[in-house]
Amino acid sequence: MNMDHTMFENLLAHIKRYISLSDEEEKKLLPYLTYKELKKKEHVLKEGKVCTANHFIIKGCLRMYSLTENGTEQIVQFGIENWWITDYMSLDTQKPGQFSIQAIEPSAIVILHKNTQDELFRKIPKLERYFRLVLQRAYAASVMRVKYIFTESGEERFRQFTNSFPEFVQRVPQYMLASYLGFTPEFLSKIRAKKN
Amino acid sequence: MNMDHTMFENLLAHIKRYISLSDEEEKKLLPYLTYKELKKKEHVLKEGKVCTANHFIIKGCLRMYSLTENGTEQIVQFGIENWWITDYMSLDTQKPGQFSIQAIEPSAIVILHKNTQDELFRKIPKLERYFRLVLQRAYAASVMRVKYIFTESGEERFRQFTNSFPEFVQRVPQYMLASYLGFTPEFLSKIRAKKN
DNA sequence: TGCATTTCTTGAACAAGTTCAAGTTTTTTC
DNA sequence: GAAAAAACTTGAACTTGTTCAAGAAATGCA
Repeated sequence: MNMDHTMFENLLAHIKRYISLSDEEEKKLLPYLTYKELKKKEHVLKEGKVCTANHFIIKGCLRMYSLTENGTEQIVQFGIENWWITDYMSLDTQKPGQFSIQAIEPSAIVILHKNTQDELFRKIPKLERYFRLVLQRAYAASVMRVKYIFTESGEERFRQFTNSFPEFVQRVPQYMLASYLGFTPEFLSKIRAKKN
Repeated sequence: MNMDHTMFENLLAHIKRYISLSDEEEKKLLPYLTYKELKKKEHVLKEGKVCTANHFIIKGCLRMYSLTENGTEQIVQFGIENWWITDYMSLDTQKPGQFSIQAIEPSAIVILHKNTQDELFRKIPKLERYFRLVLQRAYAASVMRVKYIFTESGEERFRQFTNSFPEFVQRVPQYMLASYLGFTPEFLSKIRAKKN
């Protein structure tokens, strides 16, 4: 059993920012994790399927999106390195979901399968705490997001997003950024043309 | 020590929907809970203050809102019986927050203070799991909400909300409902006038 | 019960953002 | 390296929702 676990280092480091993890616990955890590399555009989850796992991004960038009635794609979430991305509605209900999760660039993820998650959490109860804290932050950010959507113009939100997450603006196609911010690519072009 | 704990029954029942709780654990939990009745319009939290607790609604209806630059109120969340309502951004960062939490009608809540929460969770680790599951659902619903905000018209969102939560529509002033749905009371009046 | 306050409604003028269409630029593919 | 595909830009016409203002209706309070 000579296994290289360097691919899990980022996840372990992330976990240790929230909880302490002994060597023993680390050893127990690793067999529950699966490493997977993704090609650009490869789907981790397709709309209409049941989401069966949590995904931690080791490298690259993913998006969670759904198809709208008029045939466009609505992106609700991006994920980059050291972030989790999961359709929690489908994961929770174990019903077919409304979202797809796709790699925007060549990526690598660590997968934690739902069907073994409870067993793992019984062995390492502290992970319940880790995920509680992660979800608490995600939820808090999501509520802030709703506030900004309602109270600030598209342009203001674009400017703020650019200031807060400059790495995204380089890395993600503009039309995807527009989708994530809730407006059309044409409008984003107009906003950007105003920059002078 | 002859204390009546019937005011906590709803919370205990809610917890037991997610985790099992022994009599022993119940006894350990109760001293960490505070019951509080609220007058209509009474604030639990004011914008600019640090949120120091989680709030479980036993009776009544609360709203979480912030003041906008132009002096209006933006409601991001309602809470009714058996729901938690908390400014998780401020609770997490322990910094002054952007939200106020206020009772819309005479209400009653159970308070779980942050400064004793970790001690409680060490005594009853299962509560980490309870809160993880609660937050997971809240976050999943919030992501769905963002999707609907972006992909459906204000009118569509109003009609869906009315169908999903008819009790709210009776109970909450129309202008608050409009705020929560992200449009003006004038527009809501126009939508409703179309109902024939 | 009467007055004050709050909530709801209405209509016209306005604006942020969309739709449609097409041209330009960049990236990808072979 | 050329062609195809994808992404970006632009402008005009359009639409969903806002602002402003004021009146009507409902609720709260003494």
